[in-house]
Amino acid sequence: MSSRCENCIIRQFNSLRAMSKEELKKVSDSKISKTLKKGEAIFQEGEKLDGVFCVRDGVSKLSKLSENGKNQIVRLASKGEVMGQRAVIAEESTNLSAIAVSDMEVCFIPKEAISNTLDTNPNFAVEVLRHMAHDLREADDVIVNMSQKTVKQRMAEAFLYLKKNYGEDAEGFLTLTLSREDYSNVVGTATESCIRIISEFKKKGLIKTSGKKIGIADERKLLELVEGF
Amino acid sequence: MSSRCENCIIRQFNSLRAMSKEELKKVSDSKISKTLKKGEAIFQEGEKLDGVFCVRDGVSKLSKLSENGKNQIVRLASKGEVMGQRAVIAEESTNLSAIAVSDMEVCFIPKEAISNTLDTNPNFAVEVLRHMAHDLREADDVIVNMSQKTVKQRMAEAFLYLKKNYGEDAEGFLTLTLSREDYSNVVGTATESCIRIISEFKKKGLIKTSGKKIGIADERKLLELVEGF
DNA sequence: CAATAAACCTGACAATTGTCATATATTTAA
DNA sequence: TTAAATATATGACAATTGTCAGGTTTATTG
Repeated sequence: MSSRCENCIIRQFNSLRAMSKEELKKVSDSKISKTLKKGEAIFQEGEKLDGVFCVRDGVSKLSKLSENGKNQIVRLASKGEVMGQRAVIAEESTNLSAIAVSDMEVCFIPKEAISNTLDTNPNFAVEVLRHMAHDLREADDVIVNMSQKTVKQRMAEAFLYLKKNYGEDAEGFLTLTLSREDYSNVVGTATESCIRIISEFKKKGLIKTSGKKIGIADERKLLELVEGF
Repeated sequence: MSSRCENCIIRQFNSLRAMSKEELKKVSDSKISKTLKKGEAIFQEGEKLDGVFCVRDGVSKLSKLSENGKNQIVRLASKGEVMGQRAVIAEESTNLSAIAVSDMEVCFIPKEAISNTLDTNPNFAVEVLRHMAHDLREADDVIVNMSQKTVKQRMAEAFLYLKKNYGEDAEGFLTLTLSREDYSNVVGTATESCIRIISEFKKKGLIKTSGKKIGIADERKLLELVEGF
């Protein structure tokens, strides 16, 4: 029980901020903090979740396996985001797997603490609703991107997205390092195609690489590529 | 003001059923019924919506235009479904356009009637949340399909989906008739590719056509195709 | 540190899908 | 009813993307 939710800064970023002090206390008393190493699973597609996971640190990929054995990363979750909400609210088993792409710290919050508050505190419910509405919009955008943009455009978009959301280090490399396979699972392509495009972008001076690390070298041109020039 | 919401059967299918009698009365007093002809727009991408639209009859496509001029149909909405919820809740302009694909009857419900209830009736909020959670799951599934299935598989899936959700007429043709272009916008492909696949499916005895109408001839084989055989 | 495993990379080729051109059928409206 | 507009259809070809096969590099572990 590392710390109290009441004092957790992370809370500012998610719907927990709409909870009353008493509600928050309950959450705090029932939560379980967990540490995960890169590669470890938080939950697997098809599992019934007894609660949600609040990300305190690190990044997780939310992905889905398809019949043919391919994996699609549907979104990434980081600091402040709550995973498993959808399944808990819909009272279904989860449709996605959550796997750490960097070392992580998460808090498990039993569903009772959530659903009781949902039923009694409209502010909280509305706040959760807003977040879900946001996720839905993003999902719609992904659908459109998937069907209408080329693999190259989606790769370019992925790099820009990672820079925008996770930033870059002192040498200009993306803070969040994904494997080539993860990239291919984000943009929905074969790993070889993904690698080829990385090589091409590098050759054209759009990005730079250093081992697994990737940095954005020419943001302007990447943007133009996404827009279709 | 054709009829009272209290007596509307449609309500059973959506979150309005969680409203109290008084709340429902308010909705009923402020709602506006509209009739739309096939092809007419209910709202356009980017508009600010002053309320939501409850579908009483007919079907609407919710789609998004991309920079290159292509249109992606993200989902279809029919009897009982509420359109525009996401935008009203997130207090954003809508990310999708809604266009009638058959003659329609819809009720416009001003957002005040909705948001007041959201803020005070947790049951209603939770009910809306459940619906949104459902939509989000479906959106996730579409993302995976888009990135991992071939155009043929997605076409096959579209036919099965239409049969399952809208049924077929006495001669075995799908009740909901979409243009070839609509089909191509659903599966995310070029209209020509879509037409070619329809021809191929027909030749192979998977479907039958009569003008614009399409009927499922061999459901088993279509299913196998979707699963990847 | 060497051995092994895993990740990354590239070439060659095949399959899928998109584009353009053009023809035919169907619907709509004058 | 006929003319115009729109939707459907097909061929030829190009571009994109996937697959398989083989490398090299990088990371992991005994």
